[in-house]
Amino acid sequence: MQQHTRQHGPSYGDRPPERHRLVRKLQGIADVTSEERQALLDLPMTVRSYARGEDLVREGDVPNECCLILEGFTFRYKLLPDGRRQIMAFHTPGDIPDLQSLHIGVMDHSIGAMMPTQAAFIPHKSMRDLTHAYPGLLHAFWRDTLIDGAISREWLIGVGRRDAHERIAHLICEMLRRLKAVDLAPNDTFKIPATQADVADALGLSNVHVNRVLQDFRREGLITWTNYTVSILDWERLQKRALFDATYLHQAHEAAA
Amino acid sequence: MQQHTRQHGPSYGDRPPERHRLVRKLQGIADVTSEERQALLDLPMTVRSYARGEDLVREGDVPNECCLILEGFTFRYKLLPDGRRQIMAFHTPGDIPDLQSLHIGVMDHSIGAMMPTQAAFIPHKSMRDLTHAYPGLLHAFWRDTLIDGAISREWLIGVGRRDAHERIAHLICEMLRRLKAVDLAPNDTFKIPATQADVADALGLSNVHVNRVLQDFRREGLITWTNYTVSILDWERLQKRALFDATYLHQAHEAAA
DNA sequence: CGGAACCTTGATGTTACTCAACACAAGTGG
DNA sequence: CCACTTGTGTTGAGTAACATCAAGGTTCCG
Repeated sequence: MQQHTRQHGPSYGDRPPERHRLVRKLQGIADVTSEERQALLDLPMTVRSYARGEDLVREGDVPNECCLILEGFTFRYKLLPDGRRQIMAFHTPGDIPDLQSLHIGVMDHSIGAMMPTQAAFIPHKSMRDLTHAYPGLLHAFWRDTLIDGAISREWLIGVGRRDAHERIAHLICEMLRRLKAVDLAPNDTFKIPATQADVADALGLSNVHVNRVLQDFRREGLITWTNYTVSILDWERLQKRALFDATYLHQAHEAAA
Repeated sequence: MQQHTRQHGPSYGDRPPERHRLVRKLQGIADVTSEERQALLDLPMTVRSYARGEDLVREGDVPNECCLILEGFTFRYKLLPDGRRQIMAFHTPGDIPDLQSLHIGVMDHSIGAMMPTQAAFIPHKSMRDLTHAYPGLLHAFWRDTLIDGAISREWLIGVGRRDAHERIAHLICEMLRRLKAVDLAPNDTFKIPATQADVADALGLSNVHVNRVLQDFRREGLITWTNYTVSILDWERLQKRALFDATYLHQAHEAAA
């Protein structure tokens, strides 16, 4: 590795530029007028930082604000009483992982930081005012939660009916497409702060088996995956291996490789 | 029509009484005023019938209407290229399984009838007019899709991290609670038109294994399941076996046994 | 009566899990 | 600076929970 780890996150002024990611993301799934764009940028937000392993929101909470990911990565997860963990989604900058809390009071799962993460918390009231003033944004947000649901259904197919190789290949395909859509995957390479154990808990596998499958993929020249950095070496074969079809991502503009 | 909100005045005219299930269901998840109630009942609908195995909506379709289940059962499913099938949701009378098509053009999965089913098709335009006139209903519908998402996430945990016994017990618990909420499970007994192969495809198992687990449950005196009829004999132990916690269903009123 | 759809049972096979050990890097406190 | 710890990746051996394959049984229905 070269000069990668900027230990100390850059400190932004009182309006972090990452706020634009929300606009960028919504533009990816709906039309956003310049008025709406400005209203989004003017939302009152409280920025907080989290270390890896900390929870932004916890199962059982009844939040009165939504969190917008500015920098970092989070995952949606749930624990069984005996500690088994299922990760149900990864979220990237621009996402609002608990948007649903606007309508569903009590959280039925937790949201944790996968790496040092900055999140902007927006009061529910502000969100309601915003969507009241701009119904177009309300539909954009609804659409966003629907796509989130479509992704979790696709994960359901994976865990239910794909074998380990297909599952892992599929996850890599999905992350590439999603990160490309927010310009975070130049050269078919992206960072993903997931350990092999995280991947295992996302795909319903054991960490040991994830390790072995990744070695297969490396041997086959499909990908590299070291230091939390994934590079796709053979997109065509990887897609085939995954039985990947990006329709479910409902991306407005094509980000195909 | 001033007095129409009286519970016992069944003056639906020539409208099918099943239409009320939609009201019943929405009342279960949000407050519905009597005006909104009437507007729901006045929605233009085209009723169509389907035999078991027929699709109401198919992957790739771009629908311009939503389907409301009046009578019967449907499931949401998707096929892999080689025929493997994953069922992602069961839907009961009162559900609008493709409500999302209002915002997401192309269907990324199919909806099939599990038994002879009557569905009422409502033009998207009528739905948009309705939610425009009654924003409260818009939020009720959004909430409905969010709960649908919560259920599919719970299925994801099941398939990812529960073993076969837990999965099957959990499905039974969920169906009981959901059907009780629409008064379709008197005496902890309900009909579910799923074959063992259907259950297998919903839970990521083989039909043979489903059969064996069901036999275990029968031997243990937890349930009976014959002729598409399920009876819960020991709710307490079944819940324990399933690690069941109904929070994710977000039911407004408790329907606990 | 014959067939179709579904359920049941047994035998066999395999995917992926568990357990356990070790390697390696980075961070931490002495 | 080192010894120690902690987190992560890697490898091997043994095993369990499933799947698959195949056959027979039941029920229902035209």
